[in-house]
Amino acid sequence: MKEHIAELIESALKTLVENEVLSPDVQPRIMVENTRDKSHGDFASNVALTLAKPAKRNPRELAQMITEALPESAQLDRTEIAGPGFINFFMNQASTAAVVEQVLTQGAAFGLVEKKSDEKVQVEFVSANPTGPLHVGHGRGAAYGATVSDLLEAAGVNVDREYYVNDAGRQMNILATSVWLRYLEKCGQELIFPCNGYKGAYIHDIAAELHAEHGDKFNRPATEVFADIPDDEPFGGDKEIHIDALIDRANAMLGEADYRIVFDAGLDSILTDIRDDLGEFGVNYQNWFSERSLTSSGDVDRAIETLTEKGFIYKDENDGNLWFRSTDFGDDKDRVVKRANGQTTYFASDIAYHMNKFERGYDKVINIWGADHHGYITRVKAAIQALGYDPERLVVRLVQFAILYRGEERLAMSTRSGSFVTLRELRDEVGSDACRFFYVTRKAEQHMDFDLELAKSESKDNPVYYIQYAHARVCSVMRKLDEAGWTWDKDAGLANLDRLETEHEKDLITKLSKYPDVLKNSGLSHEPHMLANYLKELASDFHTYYNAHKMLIDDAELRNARVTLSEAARQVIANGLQLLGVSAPEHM
RNA sequence: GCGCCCGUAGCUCAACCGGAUAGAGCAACGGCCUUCUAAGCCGUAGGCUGCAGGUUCGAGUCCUGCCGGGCGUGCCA
Repeated sequence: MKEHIAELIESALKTLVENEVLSPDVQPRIMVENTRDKSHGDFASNVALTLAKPAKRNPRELAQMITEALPESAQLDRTEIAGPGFINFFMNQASTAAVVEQVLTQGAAFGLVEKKSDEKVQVEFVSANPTGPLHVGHGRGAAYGATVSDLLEAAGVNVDREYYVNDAGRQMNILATSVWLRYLEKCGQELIFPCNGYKGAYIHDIAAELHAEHGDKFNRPATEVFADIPDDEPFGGDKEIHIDALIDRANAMLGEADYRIVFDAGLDSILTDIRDDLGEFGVNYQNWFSERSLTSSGDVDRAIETLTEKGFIYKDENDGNLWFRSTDFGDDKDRVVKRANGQTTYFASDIAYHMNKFERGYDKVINIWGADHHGYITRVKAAIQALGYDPERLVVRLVQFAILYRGEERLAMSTRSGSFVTLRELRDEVGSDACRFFYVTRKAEQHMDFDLELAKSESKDNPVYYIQYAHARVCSVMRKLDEAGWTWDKDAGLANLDRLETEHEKDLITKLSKYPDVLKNSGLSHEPHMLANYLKELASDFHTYYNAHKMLIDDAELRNARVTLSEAARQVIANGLQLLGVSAPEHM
């Protein structure tokens, strides 16, 4: 519809150019906007304001000339000039009402872009270290990433969702060692658990499973395990040195193969848990990409070689490290990619990972990161550019943390201490639907306070129920219709849409007509909260309408028209909720 | 110190590419169930958009400088 009006204006401007009112070299960007106030019509354009200066005319006068030059349109009722020179467009009722038929004909597909683009986009999100269950901070990234992916798909883009599994590195070794120590306890050993180890209850569970499966196979005397290990922090030592020594000891005493078994027991168990957790949250992936595979496939070495060939890698003779010259691309300092001892850094893996993404043929790669990663953007983009790819093809969206409160008390979240609130606990408390919705109601870059007490005590007031209730109400009307011995005659309803003359009905229809536009903007700008807010407004319009007018009335024409409109509203609510990963119940 | 994000009603947040009188929900107050689900509706009240300048027909939105908050500034992952 906006396009239609833009065409009308364009044609009018052409006429003005022919009449030499406007100079042909003025190339205006024609903007058609939704009006905020319905007294301003359905759509408005500010062309006259923007053209006033180059045309050397006063805006209202110009607006007058433009409206006079507008071609006839079957869909327009009238235009008005208002304020400083806005042109307001009023649609006629028949053309707005046509959206109702469109909704019912297209059903679940209403609002979706029918033509698939050739563009291939990858969205990578969550990617939390598999060292423990997901906590509430990850939940926001999960809900946001999943919804952005679904919205892009709705906009006709081919989307792959990916989870980057950090299954290499020191943290994973700390996890493996933590599992082993708990396992030793299961074997009856007594030991003092390192303060830097993972202390969550899930480590005990993994250790118990390991023991159930392998018996005492990995058992070693605790005295030998801790022999000559430097003191832990509570005993005056350094906790990092202490845990590293224990990792080395675990490797040495178990041998590579058995250490791997313990390591994988932890990794597999946690990864399975994360996968299940996300699955129950309605978040699914096409790929789970292993960091370790980048090393075994040689991609890490190949990435470093490529950068070396291009001259962006140098060796510091003092420390013996290989450095990537990221300062050439605006970074604050150069970054180490390979240590003197031959170990590659996490950053090296990340370079290889992004190289790998582009080699897989993605036109655009969207990374959804926690806000704590923002310092990382520059160096990753630097690496992409150095590899010869356009850094614009990487889009990073930062998601601010959800800060958890229990009443006034701010909850600390630490995976290591095991005192965090998990996503699963949160879902159990407030439900997946409410979580999914709540997480995307705010802009991603906006800080979010999540008060558990409030979420629990006022769960009935959660906006998600408000929207679901509107959906359930329509379903209820349909049931009552049936009980009253009537049937819904859709064709009669569509034929009598002109009977819907009240303001409430017109407002509702207008709201429905905005849905495709909202969907498109929401998806392309990666801002799902726009859709969430729209659904709240749509539900509100419906509730208002429902309370003001009875649908199940004797007048068959009006009854069918109203039920038809309600069905269209239900359909759009269902479509929107579907995209947000929220259910649309028929009963509440 | 430097970099990024944020600052809007008592609280939590909106405001589409700079548009017209800055909007919702919660909390507060007052109404509406004999009637399709009251998890709802209607109404009242609540604002110097952190402060000060600038850009222009027009600024919550863009620019500069302050103030306040968050995060980052590892050869960690």
